[in-house]
Amino acid sequence: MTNKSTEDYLKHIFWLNRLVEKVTTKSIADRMGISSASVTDMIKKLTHNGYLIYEPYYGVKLTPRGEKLAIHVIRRHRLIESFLVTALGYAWDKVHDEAERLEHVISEEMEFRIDQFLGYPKFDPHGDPIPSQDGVLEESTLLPLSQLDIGESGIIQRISDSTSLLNYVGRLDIALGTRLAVEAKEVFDGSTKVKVDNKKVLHLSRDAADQIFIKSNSQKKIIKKKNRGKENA
Amino acid sequence: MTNKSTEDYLKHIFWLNRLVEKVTTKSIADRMGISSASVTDMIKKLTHNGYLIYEPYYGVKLTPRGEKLAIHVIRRHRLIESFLVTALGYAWDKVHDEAERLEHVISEEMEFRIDQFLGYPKFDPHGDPIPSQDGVLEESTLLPLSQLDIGESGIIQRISDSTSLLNYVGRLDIALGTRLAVEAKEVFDGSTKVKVDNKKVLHLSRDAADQIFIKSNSQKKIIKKKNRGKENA
DNA sequence: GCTATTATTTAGGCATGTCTAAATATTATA
DNA sequence: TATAATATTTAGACATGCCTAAATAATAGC
Repeated sequence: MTNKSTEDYLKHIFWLNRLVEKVTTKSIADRMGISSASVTDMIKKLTHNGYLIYEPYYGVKLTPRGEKLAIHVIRRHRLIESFLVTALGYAWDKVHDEAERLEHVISEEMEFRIDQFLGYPKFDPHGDPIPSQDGVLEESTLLPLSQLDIGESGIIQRISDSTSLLNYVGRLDIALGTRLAVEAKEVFDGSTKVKVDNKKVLHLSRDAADQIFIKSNSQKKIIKKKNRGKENA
Repeated sequence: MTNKSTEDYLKHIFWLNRLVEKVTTKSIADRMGISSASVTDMIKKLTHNGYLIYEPYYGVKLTPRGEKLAIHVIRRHRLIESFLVTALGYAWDKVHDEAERLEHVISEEMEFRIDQFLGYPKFDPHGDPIPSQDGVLEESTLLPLSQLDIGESGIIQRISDSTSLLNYVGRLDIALGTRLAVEAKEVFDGSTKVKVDNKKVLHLSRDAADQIFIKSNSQKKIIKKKNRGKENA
Protein backbone atom coordinates (compact mmCIF):
# COMPACT_ATOMS: atom_id res chain seq x y z
CA MET A 1 0.00 0.00 0.00
CA THR A 2 0.95 3.58 -0.50
CA ASN A 3 1.29 5.91 2.42
CA LYS A 4 -0.49 9.04 3.51
CA SER A 5 2.22 11.46 2.38
CA THR A 6 2.39 10.04 -1.09
CA GLU A 7 -1.36 10.20 -1.41
CA ASP A 8 -1.49 13.76 -0.15
CA TYR A 9 1.22 15.02 -2.46
CA LEU A 10 -0.34 13.40 -5.50
CA LYS A 11 -3.76 14.77 -4.64
CA HIS A 12 -2.47 18.29 -4.22
CA ILE A 13 -0.44 18.07 -7.41
CA PHE A 14 -3.47 16.80 -9.27
CA TRP A 15 -5.52 19.83 -8.20
CA LEU A 16 -2.71 22.31 -8.70
CA ASN A 17 -2.42 21.06 -12.23
CA ARG A 18 -5.96 22.30 -12.90
CA LEU A 19 -5.26 25.65 -11.32
CA VAL A 20 -1.90 26.72 -12.65
CA GLU A 21 0.11 26.15 -15.81
CA LYS A 22 3.24 24.93 -14.06
CA VAL A 23 3.15 22.83 -10.91
CA THR A 24 6.46 23.97 -9.47
CA THR A 25 8.23 23.10 -6.25
CA LYS A 26 7.18 26.39 -4.75
CA SER A 27 3.53 26.11 -5.77
CA ILE A 28 3.34 22.73 -4.07
CA ALA A 29 5.07 24.07 -0.97
CA ASP A 30 2.68 27.03 -0.80
CA ARG A 31 -0.39 24.93 -1.26
CA MET A 32 0.62 22.35 1.31
CA GLY A 33 2.01 24.87 3.76
CA ILE A 34 5.46 23.30 3.95
CA SER A 35 8.95 24.39 2.89
CA SER A 36 10.29 24.14 -0.64
CA ALA A 37 13.20 22.08 0.62
CA SER A 38 10.81 19.42 1.90
CA VAL A 39 9.03 19.39 -1.44
CA THR A 40 12.32 18.92 -3.27
CA ASP A 41 12.95 15.81 -1.17
CA MET A 42 9.50 14.37 -1.76
CA ILE A 43 9.59 15.09 -5.48
CA LYS A 44 12.70 12.93 -5.63
CA LYS A 45 10.96 10.08 -3.86
CA LEU A 46 7.77 10.32 -5.87
CA THR A 47 9.76 10.48 -9.10
CA HIS A 48 11.78 7.49 -8.00
CA ASN A 49 8.55 5.61 -7.35
CA GLY A 50 7.20 6.40 -10.80
CA TYR A 51 4.44 8.80 -9.81
CA LEU A 52 5.93 11.96 -11.29
CA ILE A 53 8.09 13.41 -13.98
CA TYR A 54 10.04 16.46 -12.93
CA GLU A 55 11.92 19.21 -14.73
CA PRO A 56 13.38 21.96 -12.51
CA TYR A 57 11.73 25.37 -12.98
CA TYR A 58 9.30 23.77 -15.39
CA GLY A 59 7.42 21.70 -12.85
CA VAL A 60 6.06 18.22 -12.22
CA LYS A 61 3.64 16.13 -14.23
CA LEU A 62 1.81 13.13 -12.87
CA THR A 63 2.56 9.89 -14.67
CA PRO A 64 -0.46 7.72 -15.49
CA ARG A 65 0.38 5.77 -12.36
CA GLY A 66 0.47 8.98 -10.31
CA GLU A 67 -2.77 10.29 -11.74
CA LYS A 68 -4.47 7.00 -11.16
CA LEU A 69 -3.55 7.04 -7.49
CA ALA A 70 -4.54 10.71 -7.11
CA ILE A 71 -7.96 10.06 -8.60
CA HIS A 72 -8.37 7.00 -6.42
CA VAL A 73 -7.77 9.12 -3.32
CA ILE A 74 -10.29 11.67 -4.56
CA ARG A 75 -12.79 8.90 -5.11
CA ARG A 76 -12.33 7.66 -1.57
CA HIS A 77 -12.60 11.18 -0.20
CA ARG A 78 -15.85 11.90 -1.98
CA LEU A 79 -17.40 8.55 -1.21
CA ILE A 80 -16.54 9.01 2.46
CA GLU A 81 -18.05 12.49 2.53
CA SER A 82 -21.22 11.18 0.96
CA PHE A 83 -21.35 8.31 3.39
CA LEU A 84 -20.89 10.50 6.45
CA VAL A 85 -23.79 12.67 5.33
CA THR A 86 -26.09 9.83 4.33
CA ALA A 87 -25.36 7.23 6.98
CA LEU A 88 -24.37 9.34 9.95
CA GLY A 89 -26.28 12.55 9.40
CA TYR A 90 -23.28 14.84 9.19
CA ALA A 91 -23.94 18.32 7.85
CA TRP A 92 -22.65 18.48 4.29
CA ASP A 93 -20.28 21.30 5.18
CA LYS A 94 -18.70 19.45 8.12
CA VAL A 95 -17.40 16.29 6.50
CA HIS A 96 -14.21 17.50 4.89
CA ASP A 97 -11.74 17.04 7.75
CA GLU A 98 -13.05 13.62 8.70
CA ALA A 99 -12.77 12.46 5.08
CA GLU A 100 -9.29 13.92 4.89
CA ARG A 101 -8.10 11.39 7.46
CA LEU A 102 -10.27 8.43 6.53
CA GLU A 103 -9.33 8.59 2.84
CA HIS A 104 -5.89 7.20 3.68
CA VAL A 105 -6.94 4.19 5.71
CA ILE A 106 -10.06 2.57 4.29
CA SER A 107 -9.69 -0.71 2.44
CA GLU A 108 -10.83 -1.49 -1.08
CA GLU A 109 -13.58 -3.52 0.47
CA MET A 110 -14.84 -0.62 2.56
CA GLU A 111 -14.68 1.65 -0.46
CA PHE A 112 -16.78 -0.81 -2.37
CA ARG A 113 -19.29 -1.31 0.41
CA ILE A 114 -19.75 2.42 0.87
CA ASP A 115 -20.28 2.85 -2.86
CA GLN A 116 -22.85 0.06 -2.78
CA PHE A 117 -24.57 1.43 0.32
CA LEU A 118 -24.97 4.78 -1.38
CA GLY A 119 -26.26 3.29 -4.61
CA TYR A 120 -23.21 4.10 -6.70
CA PRO A 121 -23.60 7.89 -6.55
CA LYS A 122 -22.18 10.17 -9.23
CA PHE A 123 -21.84 13.29 -7.05
CA ASP A 124 -20.81 14.02 -3.49
CA PRO A 125 -22.62 16.35 -1.05
CA HIS A 126 -20.89 19.41 -2.49
CA GLY A 127 -21.92 18.57 -6.02
CA ASP A 128 -18.44 17.35 -6.92
CA PRO A 129 -18.32 14.38 -9.26
CA ILE A 130 -17.15 11.10 -7.73
CA PRO A 131 -14.54 9.36 -9.89
CA SER A 132 -15.63 5.97 -11.17
CA GLN A 133 -14.09 2.78 -9.92
CA ASP A 134 -11.96 2.57 -13.03
CA GLY A 135 -10.54 6.02 -12.44
CA VAL A 136 -12.54 8.37 -14.61
CA LEU A 137 -13.25 11.81 -13.17
CA GLU A 138 -15.91 13.78 -15.03
CA GLU A 139 -15.07 17.31 -16.08
CA SER A 140 -17.43 19.89 -14.74
CA THR A 141 -19.51 21.89 -17.20
CA LEU A 142 -20.73 24.32 -14.56
CA LEU A 143 -19.88 28.02 -14.46
CA PRO A 144 -18.33 29.71 -11.46
CA LEU A 145 -20.63 32.39 -10.10
CA SER A 146 -17.90 34.92 -10.86
CA GLN A 147 -18.49 34.37 -14.57
CA LEU A 148 -22.20 35.03 -14.62
CA ASP A 149 -23.17 38.41 -16.09
CA ILE A 150 -25.43 40.91 -14.41
CA GLY A 151 -29.03 39.83 -14.75
CA GLU A 152 -28.19 36.15 -15.14
CA SER A 153 -29.44 33.65 -12.60
CA GLY A 154 -29.12 29.98 -11.82
CA ILE A 155 -28.96 27.31 -9.17
CA ILE A 156 -25.94 26.37 -7.09
CA GLN A 157 -24.80 22.94 -8.22
CA ARG A 158 -21.42 22.72 -6.56
CA ILE A 159 -19.42 24.49 -3.86
CA SER A 160 -15.72 23.76 -3.59
CA ASP A 161 -14.86 21.50 -0.70
CA SER A 162 -12.75 23.77 1.46
CA THR A 163 -13.45 23.99 5.16
CA SER A 164 -13.19 27.76 5.37
CA LEU A 165 -15.38 28.38 2.34
CA LEU A 166 -18.03 25.96 3.53
CA ASN A 167 -18.00 27.54 6.93
CA TYR A 168 -18.53 30.88 5.30
CA VAL A 169 -21.36 29.91 2.99
CA GLY A 170 -22.93 27.93 5.81
CA ARG A 171 -23.26 31.14 7.80
CA LEU A 172 -24.74 32.89 4.79
CA ASP A 173 -27.45 30.27 4.62
CA ILE A 174 -26.84 29.29 1.02
CA ALA A 175 -26.22 25.74 -0.13
CA LEU A 176 -26.57 23.38 -3.08
CA GLY A 177 -29.89 24.06 -4.73
CA THR A 178 -30.11 27.69 -3.73
CA ARG A 179 -31.17 30.00 -6.59
CA LEU A 180 -29.02 33.08 -7.14
CA ALA A 181 -29.45 36.06 -9.44
CA VAL A 182 -26.56 38.41 -10.14
CA GLU A 183 -27.57 42.02 -9.45
CA ALA A 184 -24.23 43.77 -9.74
CA LYS A 185 -20.50 43.18 -10.03
CA GLU A 186 -17.90 45.42 -8.45
CA VAL A 187 -15.05 46.15 -10.83
CA PHE A 188 -12.75 47.31 -8.04
CA ASP A 189 -12.49 44.02 -6.13
CA GLY A 190 -14.41 41.58 -8.32
CA SER A 191 -17.12 41.03 -5.72
CA THR A 192 -20.62 40.04 -6.76
CA LYS A 193 -23.96 41.24 -5.44
CA VAL A 194 -26.54 38.48 -5.66
CA LYS A 195 -30.19 38.13 -4.77
CA VAL A 196 -30.90 34.82 -3.02
CA ASP A 197 -34.16 33.07 -3.90
CA ASN A 198 -35.65 36.43 -4.83
CA LYS A 199 -35.32 37.64 -1.26
CA LYS A 200 -32.18 38.43 0.66
CA VAL A 201 -29.31 40.28 -1.05
CA LEU A 202 -25.72 39.18 -0.43
CA HIS A 203 -22.28 40.42 -1.37
CA LEU A 204 -19.86 37.66 -2.23
CA SER A 205 -16.12 38.21 -2.62
CA ARG A 206 -14.32 37.31 -5.81
CA ASP A 207 -12.73 34.40 -3.97
CA ALA A 208 -16.08 32.97 -2.95
CA ALA A 209 -17.67 33.60 -6.35
CA ASP A 210 -14.84 31.66 -7.98
CA GLN A 211 -15.65 28.58 -5.96
CA ILE A 212 -19.43 28.54 -6.16
CA PHE A 213 -20.63 26.85 -9.33
CA ILE A 214 -23.90 27.50 -11.03
CA LYS A 215 -26.06 25.77 -13.57
CA SER A 216 -27.07 28.90 -15.41
CA ASN A 217 -30.45 29.34 -17.05
CA SER A 218 -28.66 30.48 -20.17
CA GLN A 219 -25.94 27.84 -20.14
CA LYS A 220 -23.15 29.30 -22.22
CA LYS A 221 -19.51 28.76 -23.12
CA ILE A 222 -17.13 27.54 -20.44
CA ILE A 223 -14.05 29.71 -20.25
CA LYS A 224 -10.86 28.11 -19.02
CA LYS A 225 -10.21 30.17 -15.95
CA LYS A 226 -7.27 30.03 -13.60
CA ASN A 227 -7.87 30.75 -9.97
CA ARG A 228 -5.93 29.68 -6.93
CA GLY A 229 -6.52 28.61 -3.36
CA LYS A 230 -6.77 25.42 -1.42
CA GLU A 231 -10.17 24.25 -2.60
CA ASN A 232 -11.13 20.79 -3.80
CA ALA A 233 -10.97 17.36 -2.29
CA MET B 1 -4.32 14.36 19.81
CA THR B 2 -2.39 11.25 20.62
CA ASN B 3 -0.77 9.25 17.91
CA LYS B 4 -1.24 5.76 16.58
CA SER B 5 1.83 4.27 18.26
CA THR B 6 0.89 5.54 21.67
CA GLU B 7 -2.63 4.21 21.27
CA ASP B 8 -1.38 0.83 20.10
CA TYR B 9 1.10 0.40 22.92
CA LEU B 10 -1.43 1.33 25.56
CA LYS B 11 -4.03 -0.98 24.09
CA HIS B 12 -1.64 -3.94 24.04
CA ILE B 13 -0.42 -3.19 27.55
CA PHE B 14 -4.00 -3.01 28.74
CA TRP B 15 -4.76 -6.50 27.41
CA LEU B 16 -1.45 -7.97 28.48
CA ASN B 17 -2.24 -6.82 31.97
CA ARG B 18 -5.27 -9.14 31.99
CA LEU B 19 -3.27 -12.02 30.65
CA VAL B 20 -0.05 -12.04 32.63
CA GLU B 21 1.05 -10.99 36.08
CA LYS B 22 3.89 -8.76 34.96
CA VAL B 23 3.75 -6.70 31.78
CA THR B 24 7.45 -6.68 31.04
CA THR B 25 9.44 -5.20 28.20
CA LYS B 26 9.78 -8.60 26.62
CA SER B 27 6.11 -9.51 26.91
CA ILE B 28 5.19 -6.30 25.12
CA ALA B 29 7.82 -6.94 22.45
CA ASP B 30 6.55 -10.47 21.90
CA ARG B 31 2.92 -9.46 21.73
CA MET B 32 3.57 -6.61 19.32
CA GLY B 33 6.13 -8.47 17.24
CA ILE B 34 8.89 -5.90 17.67
CA SER B 35 12.26 -5.87 19.40
CA SER B 36 12.76 -5.35 23.11
CA ALA B 37 15.06 -2.42 22.39
CA SER B 38 12.23 -0.62 20.61
CA VAL B 39 9.93 -1.26 23.53
CA THR B 40 12.49 0.16 25.96
CA ASP B 41 12.50 3.38 23.96
CA MET B 42 8.75 3.63 23.81
CA ILE B 43 8.33 2.85 27.50
CA LYS B 44 10.50 5.88 28.19
CA LYS B 45 8.33 8.10 26.05
CA LEU B 46 5.06 6.78 27.40
CA THR B 47 6.33 7.15 30.95
CA HIS B 48 7.49 10.65 30.19
CA ASN B 49 4.01 11.45 28.88
CA GLY B 50 2.36 10.15 32.02
CA TYR B 51 0.73 7.04 30.59
CA LEU B 52 2.83 4.45 32.40
CA ILE B 53 4.80 3.67 35.51
CA TYR B 54 7.76 1.42 34.92
CA GLU B 55 10.03 -0.66 37.11
CA PRO B 56 12.67 -2.75 35.29
CA TYR B 57 12.14 -6.49 35.54
CA TYR B 58 8.91 -5.82 37.38
CA GLY B 59 6.98 -4.38 34.49
CA VAL B 60 4.74 -1.47 33.53
CA LYS B 61 1.44 -0.33 34.99
CA LEU B 62 -0.93 2.00 33.19
CA THR B 63 -1.59 5.24 35.01
CA PRO B 64 -5.25 6.33 35.19
CA ARG B 65 -4.48 8.55 32.22
CA GLY B 66 -3.00 5.60 30.31
CA GLU B 67 -5.87 3.30 31.14
CA LYS B 68 -8.37 5.92 30.14
CA LEU B 69 -6.80 6.30 26.73
CA ALA B 70 -6.49 2.52 26.26
CA ILE B 71 -10.16 2.02 27.05
CA HIS B 72 -11.09 4.86 24.75
CA VAL B 73 -9.28 3.15 21.89
CA ILE B 74 -11.05 -0.11 22.70
CA ARG B 75 -14.37 1.73 22.67
CA ARG B 76 -13.65 3.17 19.24
CA HIS B 77 -12.53 -0.21 17.96
CA ARG B 78 -15.68 -1.98 19.10
CA LEU B 79 -18.02 0.75 17.96
CA ILE B 80 -16.37 0.70 14.55
CA GLU B 81 -16.68 -3.08 14.28
CA SER B 82 -20.35 -2.88 15.19
CA PHE B 83 -20.89 -0.10 12.70
CA LEU B 84 -19.20 -1.95 9.85
CA VAL B 85 -21.43 -4.95 10.45
CA THR B 86 -24.66 -3.02 10.92
CA ALA B 87 -24.29 -0.22 8.39
CA LEU B 88 -22.13 -1.82 5.72
CA GLY B 89 -23.01 -5.48 5.98
CA TYR B 90 -19.55 -6.74 6.82
CA ALA B 91 -19.34 -10.29 8.13
CA TRP B 92 -18.74 -10.15 11.88
CA ASP B 93 -15.49 -12.06 11.54
CA LYS B 94 -14.06 -9.72 8.89
CA VAL B 95 -14.13 -6.35 10.64
CA HIS B 96 -11.09 -6.54 12.85
CA ASP B 97 -8.40 -5.26 10.52
CA GLU B 98 -10.51 -2.39 9.23
CA ALA B 99 -11.29 -1.31 12.80
CA GLU B 100 -7.63 -1.62 13.68
CA ARG B 101 -6.84 1.24 11.31
CA LEU B 102 -9.94 3.35 11.73
CA GLU B 103 -9.74 3.38 15.53
CA HIS B 104 -6.80 5.80 15.33
CA VAL B 105 -8.33 8.37 13.04
CA ILE B 106 -12.01 8.89 13.77
CA SER B 107 -13.05 12.07 15.57
CA GLU B 108 -15.01 12.34 18.79
CA GLU B 109 -17.93 13.45 16.67
CA MET B 110 -17.78 10.39 14.48
CA GLU B 111 -17.49 8.16 17.54
CA PHE B 112 -20.59 9.78 18.96
CA ARG B 113 -22.56 9.57 15.73
CA ILE B 114 -21.74 5.90 15.30
CA ASP B 115 -22.80 5.21 18.86
CA GLN B 116 -26.05 7.05 18.22
CA PHE B 117 -26.62 5.32 14.89
CA LEU B 118 -26.28 1.94 16.59
CA GLY B 119 -28.58 2.87 19.45
CA TYR B 120 -25.85 2.98 22.11
CA PRO B 121 -25.02 -0.73 22.00
CA LYS B 122 -23.49 -2.54 24.96
CA PHE B 123 -21.79 -5.32 22.99
CA ASP B 124 -19.91 -5.58 19.72
CA PRO B 125 -20.41 -8.28 17.05
CA HIS B 126 -18.12 -10.70 18.88
CA GLY B 127 -20.02 -10.32 22.11
CA ASP B 128 -17.32 -8.11 23.63
CA PRO B 129 -18.58 -5.31 25.86
CA ILE B 130 -18.24 -1.80 24.47
CA PRO B 131 -16.76 0.58 27.04
CA SER B 132 -19.08 3.43 28.01
CA GLN B 133 -18.40 6.99 26.98
CA ASP B 134 -17.07 7.75 30.43
CA GLY B 135 -14.56 4.94 30.21
CA VAL B 136 -16.11 2.00 32.03
CA LEU B 137 -15.41 -1.44 30.58
CA GLU B 138 -17.64 -4.20 31.97
CA GLU B 139 -15.96 -7.30 33.24
CA SER B 140 -17.10 -10.48 31.55
CA THR B 141 -18.91 -13.07 33.62
CA LEU B 142 -18.76 -15.68 30.87
CA LEU B 143 -16.80 -18.91 31.06
CA PRO B 144 -14.23 -19.94 28.47
CA LEU B 145 -15.28 -23.17 26.80
CA SER B 146 -12.09 -24.72 28.16
CA GLN B 147 -13.55 -24.51 31.67
CA LEU B 148 -16.80 -26.31 31.03
CA ASP B 149 -16.94 -29.84 32.38
CA ILE B 150 -17.93 -32.89 30.38
CA GLY B 151 -21.68 -33.00 29.98
CA GLU B 152 -22.15 -29.26 30.39
CA SER B 153 -23.58 -27.21 27.58
CA GLY B 154 -24.26 -23.58 26.75
CA ILE B 155 -24.45 -20.93 24.11
CA ILE B 156 -21.52 -19.03 22.61
CA GLN B 157 -21.73 -15.43 23.81
CA ARG B 158 -18.35 -14.13 22.85
CA ILE B 159 -15.41 -15.10 20.66
CA SER B 160 -12.15 -13.24 21.06
CA ASP B 161 -11.50 -10.73 18.34
CA SER B 162 -8.42 -12.15 16.70
CA THR B 163 -8.26 -12.47 12.93
CA SER B 164 -6.80 -15.96 12.90
CA LEU B 165 -9.23 -17.33 15.47
CA LEU B 166 -12.23 -15.84 13.73
CA ASN B 167 -11.04 -17.21 10.46
CA TYR B 168 -10.80 -20.62 12.04
CA VAL B 169 -14.19 -20.65 13.72
CA GLY B 170 -15.71 -19.18 10.59
CA ARG B 171 -14.62 -22.26 8.67
CA LEU B 172 -16.04 -24.48 11.42
CA ASP B 173 -19.42 -22.84 10.96
CA ILE B 174 -19.85 -21.83 14.58
CA ALA B 175 -20.62 -18.31 15.72
CA LEU B 176 -22.24 -16.25 18.46
CA GLY B 177 -25.47 -17.98 19.47
CA THR B 178 -24.33 -21.47 18.55
CA ARG B 179 -25.16 -24.06 21.22
CA LEU B 180 -22.30 -26.35 22.27
CA ALA B 181 -22.21 -29.37 24.57
CA VAL B 182 -18.93 -30.73 25.89
CA GLU B 183 -18.61 -34.44 25.13
CA ALA B 184 -15.02 -35.08 26.14
CA LYS B 185 -11.79 -33.37 27.13
CA GLU B 186 -8.36 -34.62 26.18
CA VAL B 187 -5.95 -34.50 29.09
CA PHE B 188 -2.92 -34.80 26.84
CA ASP B 189 -3.32 -31.53 24.90
CA GLY B 190 -6.30 -29.89 26.58
CA SER B 191 -8.46 -30.13 23.51
CA THR B 192 -12.23 -30.33 23.78
CA LYS B 193 -14.70 -32.48 21.90
CA VAL B 194 -18.01 -30.67 21.50
CA LYS B 195 -21.34 -31.43 19.91
CA VAL B 196 -22.68 -28.48 17.94
CA ASP B 197 -26.45 -27.85 18.11
CA ASN B 198 -26.94 -31.57 18.84
CA LYS B 199 -25.59 -32.49 15.43
CA LYS B 200 -22.03 -32.19 14.21
CA VAL B 201 -19.13 -33.09 16.50
CA LEU B 202 -15.99 -30.91 16.55
CA HIS B 203 -12.59 -31.06 18.18
CA LEU B 204 -11.36 -27.69 19.42
CA SER B 205 -7.81 -27.07 20.56
CA ARG B 206 -7.04 -25.74 24.00
CA ASP B 207 -6.11 -22.41 22.39
CA ALA B 208 -9.48 -22.07 20.69
CA ALA B 209 -11.43 -23.28 23.74
CA ASP B 210 -9.72 -20.59 25.83
CA GLN B 211 -11.04 -17.86 23.57
CA ILE B 212 -14.60 -19.01 23.04
CA PHE B 213 -16.86 -17.89 25.86
CA ILE B 214 -20.03 -19.58 26.92
CA LYS B 215 -23.07 -18.70 28.93
CA SER B 216 -23.42 -22.03 30.63
CA ASN B 217 -26.74 -23.57 31.59
CA SER B 218 -25.34 -24.16 35.05
CA GLN B 219 -23.59 -20.81 35.45
CA LYS B 220 -20.96 -21.38 38.08
CA LYS B 221 -17.91 -19.76 39.63
CA ILE B 222 -15.58 -17.78 37.42
CA ILE B 223 -12.02 -18.89 37.88
CA LYS B 224 -9.30 -16.31 37.20
CA LYS B 225 -7.43 -17.94 34.43
CA LYS B 226 -4.31 -16.81 32.65
CA ASN B 227 -3.92 -17.58 29.03
CA ARG B 228 -1.86 -15.85 26.39
CA GLY B 229 -2.06 -14.94 22.73
CA LYS B 230 -2.91 -11.93 20.67
CA GLU B 231 -6.67 -11.92 21.10
CA ASN B 232 -8.86 -8.98 21.99
CA ALA B 233 -9.51 -5.60 20.47
C1' DG C 1 23.04 41.88 -21.19
C1' DC C 2 23.60 42.54 -16.44
C1' DT C 3 21.77 42.70 -11.95
C1' DA C 4 18.12 41.91 -8.72
C1' DT C 5 14.71 38.88 -7.48
C1' DT C 6 12.92 34.46 -7.12
C1' DA C 7 13.23 29.42 -7.30
C1' DT C 8 15.60 25.41 -6.23
C1' DT C 9 18.82 22.47 -4.10
C1' DT C 10 22.17 21.15 -0.66
C1' DA C 11 23.74 20.57 3.97
C1' DG C 12 22.92 19.62 8.41
C1' DG C 13 19.29 18.86 11.95
C1' DC C 14 15.31 16.95 14.44
C1' DA C 15 11.46 13.71 15.89
C1' DT C 16 9.36 9.27 15.47
C1' DG C 17 9.71 4.54 15.58
C1' DT C 18 12.03 0.87 14.17
C1' DC C 19 16.42 -2.37 13.86
C1' DT C 20 20.89 -5.28 15.30
C1' DA C 21 24.75 -6.12 18.12
C1' DA C 22 26.95 -5.59 22.27
C1' DA C 23 27.02 -4.47 27.11
C1' DT C 24 24.95 -4.92 31.54
C1' DA C 25 21.79 -6.41 34.99
C1' DT C 26 18.85 -9.77 37.04
C1' DT C 27 17.02 -14.23 37.93
C1' DA C 28 17.24 -19.19 37.96
C1' DT C 29 19.56 -23.39 38.48
C1' DA C 30 22.94 -26.80 39.31
C1' DT D 1 26.64 -19.42 45.50
C1' DA D 2 28.59 -19.36 41.21
C1' DT D 3 27.39 -19.82 36.64
C1' DA D 4 24.12 -20.06 33.02
C1' DA D 5 20.19 -18.29 30.99
C1' DT D 6 17.26 -14.49 30.32
C1' DA D 7 15.90 -9.63 30.39
C1' DT D 8 17.02 -5.01 29.70
C1' DT D 9 19.50 -1.16 28.10
C1' DT D 10 22.83 1.26 25.32
C1' DA D 11 25.01 2.43 21.04
C1' DG D 12 24.81 3.22 16.52
C1' DA D 13 21.85 2.88 12.29
C1' DC D 14 18.10 3.64 9.09
C1' DA D 15 13.70 5.45 6.82
C1' DT D 16 10.32 9.02 6.68
C1' DG D 17 9.14 13.63 6.46
C1' DC D 18 9.77 17.73 8.11
C1' DC D 19 12.85 22.16 9.28
C1' DT D 20 16.33 26.42 8.59
C1' DA D 21 20.22 28.53 6.52
C1' DA D 22 23.22 28.84 2.88
C1' DA D 23 24.56 27.98 -1.84
C1' DT D 24 23.37 27.87 -6.55
C1' DA D 25 20.59 28.41 -10.63
C1' DA D 26 17.23 30.64 -13.45
C1' DT D 27 14.20 34.37 -14.67
C1' DA D 28 12.80 39.12 -14.98
C1' DG D 29 13.43 43.95 -15.26
C1' DC D 30 16.13 47.83 -16.26
